Amino acid sequence: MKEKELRRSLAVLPMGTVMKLTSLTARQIRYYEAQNLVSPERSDGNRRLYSLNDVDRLLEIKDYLADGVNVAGIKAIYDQQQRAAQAKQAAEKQPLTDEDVRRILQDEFIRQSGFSQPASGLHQQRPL
DNA sequence: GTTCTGACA
DNA sequence: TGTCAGAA
Repeated sequence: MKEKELRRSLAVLPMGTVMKLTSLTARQIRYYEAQNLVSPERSDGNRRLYSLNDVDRLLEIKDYLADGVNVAGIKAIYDQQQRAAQAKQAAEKQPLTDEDVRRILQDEFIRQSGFSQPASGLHQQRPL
């Protein structure tokens, strides 16, 4: 079903629509973009155009925020998901054992399970 | 009428 | 984050 994925990636939704779909303010949506959490396309007159995937992403971000994950944490999660995806691709091409892949994915899981909002001044940092 | 960027009582 | 200004 690559056809469907292609449609979900088509950027055709203007700000107003995304605002209604996500219940987020334009301010927030633009802020998340500034934090590289979403990458809408641009078109006529420099207007942002979002795809269905972008909307899902925004909804996901909203959920993470509601669960107490801060923007930095979400950014880290997506960064690591990207790294994990790359590692997975590399594993499919090169002679990596199932054991290696398992180790990598589990490592990502462990890292992601520790990002919550610093409620009492206890910030979380971890070198990538 | 809608969206964009930059700025801040 | 909200919101206002000035431009597109």
